[in-house]
Amino acid sequence: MILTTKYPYALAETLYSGQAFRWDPILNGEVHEGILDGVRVRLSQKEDGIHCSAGCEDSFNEEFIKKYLRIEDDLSLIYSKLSSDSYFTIAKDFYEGLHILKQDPWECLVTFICSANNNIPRIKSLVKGISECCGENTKDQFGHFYTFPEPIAISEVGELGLRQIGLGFRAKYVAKVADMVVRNEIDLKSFRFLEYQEALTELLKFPGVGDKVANCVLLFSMDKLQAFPVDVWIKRVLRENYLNESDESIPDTKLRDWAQIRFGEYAGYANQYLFHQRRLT
DNA sequence: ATCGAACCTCCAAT
DNA sequence: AATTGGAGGTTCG
Repeated sequence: MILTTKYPYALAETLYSGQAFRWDPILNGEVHEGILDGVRVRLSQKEDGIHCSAGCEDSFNEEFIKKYLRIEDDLSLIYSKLSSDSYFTIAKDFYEGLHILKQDPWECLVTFICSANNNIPRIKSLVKGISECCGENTKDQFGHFYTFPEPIAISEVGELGLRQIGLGFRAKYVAKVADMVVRNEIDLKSFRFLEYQEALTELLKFPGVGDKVANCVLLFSMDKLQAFPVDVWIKRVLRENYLNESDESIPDTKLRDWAQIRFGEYAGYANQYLFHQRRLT
């Protein structure tokens, strides 16, 4: 199956820009393999579009992958709305076609709780560990792989099990969050339908979820393109390009407010480009 | 309200 | 070879 794109799509940049952590290059890096909705998917970018194949063809759905890749986001509109910002424009020229992904909220939530005080290789290894420990061992035409576990499976493994995997102090957060979802104390699936501020408030009720992680989940899995995660890299960007050197001590939430006013409804896209640009230089 | 320290673990840099 | 510091943050005092 070949996906044609109306706008430029920087596939590798998008998959490895630190928003998703279960993609790996295979076959000399020409092909990217990941697991979506319990199905192993292989993607590669060619002249005529993005080639997709699945380990299990009958459970494979073109619409699903288009949604995941947000292939229909109107990049010209987004770029034009952000074009007055010269730093964004520089980043855009470097990474034209970089997209935000639309991931599964549950997986995204767990992943970004794991991201706290961690680097990317470690986040990847933790997500892999969680999948191998609690996920379903599944077989397809390419061989065996593990799905990302449902809340109940993580809940059963518990804090101690998660510590064994190496989650450290994050183990109790992930275990508690899994419990809360299993007990239906919080209906994560419904957050997508809430307004940004309301969904943010709800996400902050989870232990291990602060403003940064919540904004990542909102941006990368709940269609809230105005979400603006403030992490160390974005702080560097803001400090170096927009603020006075002296304003070291502005709280993260204030920085977020400021950025959301400046960049508007597509602040999250601005965030991703600025983040990517700063991280790779 | 606001601010610093502590937190698990793994590595890379002394 | 052992020790320290830091990594896409959050919580607790």
